[in-house]
Amino acid sequence: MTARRASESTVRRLCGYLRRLREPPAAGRAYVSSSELGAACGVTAAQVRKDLSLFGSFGRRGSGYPVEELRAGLEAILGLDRGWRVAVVGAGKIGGALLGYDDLERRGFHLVAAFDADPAKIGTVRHGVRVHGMADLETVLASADVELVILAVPPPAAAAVASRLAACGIRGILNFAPVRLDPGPGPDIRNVDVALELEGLTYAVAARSRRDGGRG
Amino acid sequence: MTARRASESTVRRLCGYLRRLREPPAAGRAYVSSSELGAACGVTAAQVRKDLSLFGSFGRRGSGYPVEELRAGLEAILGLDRGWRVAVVGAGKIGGALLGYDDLERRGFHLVAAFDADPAKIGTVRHGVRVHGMADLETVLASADVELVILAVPPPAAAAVASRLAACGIRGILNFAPVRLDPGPGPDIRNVDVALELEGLTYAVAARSRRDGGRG
DNA sequence: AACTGTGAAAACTTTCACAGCC
DNA sequence: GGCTGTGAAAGTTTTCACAGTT
Repeated sequence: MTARRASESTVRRLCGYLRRLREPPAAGRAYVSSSELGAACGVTAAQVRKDLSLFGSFGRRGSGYPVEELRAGLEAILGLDRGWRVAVVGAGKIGGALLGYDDLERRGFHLVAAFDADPAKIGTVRHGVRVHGMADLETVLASADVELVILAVPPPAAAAVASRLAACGIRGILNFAPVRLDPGPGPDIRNVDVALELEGLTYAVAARSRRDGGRG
Repeated sequence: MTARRASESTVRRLCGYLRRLREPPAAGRAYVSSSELGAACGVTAAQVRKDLSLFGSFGRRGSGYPVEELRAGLEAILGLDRGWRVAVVGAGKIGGALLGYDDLERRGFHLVAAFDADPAKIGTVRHGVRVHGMADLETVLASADVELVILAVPPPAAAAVASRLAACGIRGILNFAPVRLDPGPGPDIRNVDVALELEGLTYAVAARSRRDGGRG
């Protein structure tokens, strides 16, 4: 595999292409063109070709990209040719909701353990996943062979938990706490901040109102 | 206000600056420098100055940016100098969790109504918010003066609900369904896809393993 | 004829470096 | 001396346009 480094936006788009290839109407067809795939993802055909060409030549001139082959190629590039074992740390509102969120399982992310500081939750089972105490974090993560963690603890606790996760070799953290984490060179980190996304919307709405004059 | 158009990444950073200005240690101090603010947000000082200069001159040469003034300026730019009335459509796992998620209220987003298709949920009250049936969507949104919607319905229903929201004048939609929405020129749309974020992590992890040779 | 792969051009974003001000 | 505001430079991403392949 010709693995060059792809920018974050390229990776996002690759994930989008893969999703379209996995479901109808692309799935089941033999070939798909860059313009079809682009239209389905809201991206130009040239962008699709450039993105894919970063990793090699997947297409056939004249016919397009063979769907199955491209799907398999993207899965290998993105590391999605296998399942991933995931733990949820912090089984409150958001963490608890994700435990029962089918879409994760469907897309290859197996939730195998949960953790919470609240004694009332420890030992309970939520959607088939056992909730452990924070004291058992390192041992359970190791014995369950967890690679990725969804971090959904309260903001003040996030940094400390993140460094414990870094110390025990977790490869990636998806952080829902609205704080900036930086536990060094170990795990990759991505942040999801719902309020921040809403703020992006309010900017757009406010800017539009200003443009339209007064209150649109 | 000198309202030029800012790119999406600029807006994200502006939201980050504002968050730092609202909480200690910046809050309470008289001035903050671009390098301090940048360090707190993981951004260079030059980037901070460029971002802010897009909207005017907030700083004082020699001393930095007056915290209160800059905070007020950013709030006006981002449309965060007032509260926003938000509804949650789809009170399942994710939608239900967001109803009880304090961070939204704390950052000025007032959850004033919820909607669900499940008759068992209609009429119930979750975290102080009444759940309405989908039939009442337009009337309740209008009477509750809702401007933004968090859309958390199952993927097959998302597109249809989004066009109803567009038709009744909703200004912004935060979509949690893993599908691409395009309800035309009405509302601004942003997407949050938890599995997609995890996929971004698996790419980074897989790429690192490849670089390190075999399995890191 | 249809469509990819890719250099070159254009557009955009970030960093640099320094004049200007407090 | 310290720090902003900003043009110019460097770097990055996207689009264009077309040669090359089936």
